[in-house]
Formats: sequence, C-alpha cells, structure tokens
Amino acid sequence: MSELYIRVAEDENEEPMEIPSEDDGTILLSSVAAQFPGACGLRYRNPESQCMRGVRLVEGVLHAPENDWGNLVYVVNYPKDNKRKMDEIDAASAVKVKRGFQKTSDLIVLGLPWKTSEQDLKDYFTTFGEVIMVQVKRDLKTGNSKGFGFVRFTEYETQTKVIAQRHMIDGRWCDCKLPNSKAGPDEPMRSRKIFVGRCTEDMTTDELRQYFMQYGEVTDVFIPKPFRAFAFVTFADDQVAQALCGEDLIIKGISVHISNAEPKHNNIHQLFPNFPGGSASLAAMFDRSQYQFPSSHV
DNA sequence: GTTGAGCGTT
Repeated sequence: MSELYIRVAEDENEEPMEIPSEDDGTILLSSVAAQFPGACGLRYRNPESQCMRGVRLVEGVLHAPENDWGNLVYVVNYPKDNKRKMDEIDAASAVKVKRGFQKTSDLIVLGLPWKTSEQDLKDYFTTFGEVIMVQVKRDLKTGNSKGFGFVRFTEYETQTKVIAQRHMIDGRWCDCKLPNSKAGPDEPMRSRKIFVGRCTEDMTTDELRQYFMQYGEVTDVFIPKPFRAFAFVTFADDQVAQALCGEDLIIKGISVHISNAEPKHNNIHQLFPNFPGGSASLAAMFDRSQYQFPSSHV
C-alpha cells in the first residue's frame, strides 16, 4: 500500500476526488459510494495495455491491482452503464427486468358508482398525474354504466401509486388493478425491498450494504433483532430488487437466498401453524413487528 | 326504473 488516499473520478477527464483506504490497503465500495452514490465498482486504464481494467471487488471490498493503487486515477462504475453485469445474474432475471420495463398499461377501475362519467374519472385521476385515456363501460342499449372502467397514465410512477391505494370516487371505494390480475392495493406493487434468507449472525448491516451495492444503490438494510437468520435490503430501483429475486448469492462464504419481501400482513399462522402458546400470542408478537416474509415461505 | 363481483361492442 502506497498512500492513504486514492484518486477517483466519474470519468477519465473529470476532476478526481480522493477516497480514503482502509488500514489493510483495501478500499470499501461504501467509501466510494459515499462520494459517488450508486457506484458499484472501479476501473482504471492499464498503463501498459492502454485498456480499461476492472478493480477486484469481493463482498464490498475493493482490492488494489497487484497490491498497489499506484498513482492512477480510478473511474467509477455504475450498474446502469453495465448491461453485462445484469446478463451475468441470469437469463431469467434479465427477462424479469425487461418485462418490468417502465411502460404503462391500462388499469381496470372496479366499483364505480353508476352515475360516474368519464369526465368525472378524468378529473379524479388527473390529481395523481397526466392521464392518457379513461373509459366507463356501459350497456350499449341503455347507456347505463356497468360500474367499471379503464384508465391509463403517462407515467409509470403514477400507475404504481394509483394501484397501491384505494380510491373514493363519487362516494364509493374503488380499486384499480392490472386487468386480469388479483394484485390490488394490498398486494405486490413491485417491491424495492428483498428478503435475504439464510443469513448468519455475524453478518452486519454494513457488510450487507457493501455487498449489495454492487447491484445498485442501496437505500436501507434491516436486520431483525434478536437474530432470526434473515434480513431486508431495499434498493433505490425496484428493477434491481426484482432482478435479484430467486438468486442464491454467496456472502462471507454463506449461500443466502433472495426472494421478494411481501407486505407484512401475510398470514403468519400459515408460517408457524403449531406455534407453542397458541396462535394468539404469535399474532400479537408479529402484528407489532415490522417484519415481512417472502411468499415462498407462506 | 332494479345491481355491486368482475375484466374491455365499435
């Protein structure tokens, strides 16, 4: 190890910033990400070959090439600049990412009052975001509303928000769903949070944060206390979280399993049907908690 | 002229 700080920049021609190394000469990815949010690694131009080279990254720790950071300027890697990274996760995940593309679709609006018009619908939903179209389905002969309709938004974020809640329209509670799906206000808006199963007790929040940073920006890490062999990691981008679901990852030599973090009101009694002391105490214990479980455990 | 879980005439 040659010096206490190494120089890191967003781009080869940008002004570098000095990042502190650890005592053992390594650099924590979290140190880089503190200055460059969302960073997932480093690269540098090899003086001999003039090619860009990646810096070795093991579980959130960056290792100096040939044990010497030298006097080079290192360049930050970001997940979105690197499609190859996503492809490596696996083919199924890549499909998920593509399918989860931020394109809006029609939403069915269930439970409309008979009197609600398309103009009423448009006026209501415009308060959430720009509306592309609204429909109220009617009996062709009578012109009476069938009590449901459709809406489409410009922004995917608006769609997500609208699906996630119930709607009071002209005095009735209505639900907006993706057509032909059961997903409603309760259920799975695609989560930015993943469930990390098979954790060991020596895994810290910092270590988990450093590890998962390589996939995308991490906004939260939660480890239930006392130890319960799982954790939750939240990403800034739901697509990153979804892409990891189903994966087995190696953290500190341990194979952990990634699945979707489900909303916390999933029936806990299905998880532990024979809990000692009866289901009431179990329910009380969990209803007060923040814990969430993946559907694969239910 | 009624109704209240569902799934879209053109």
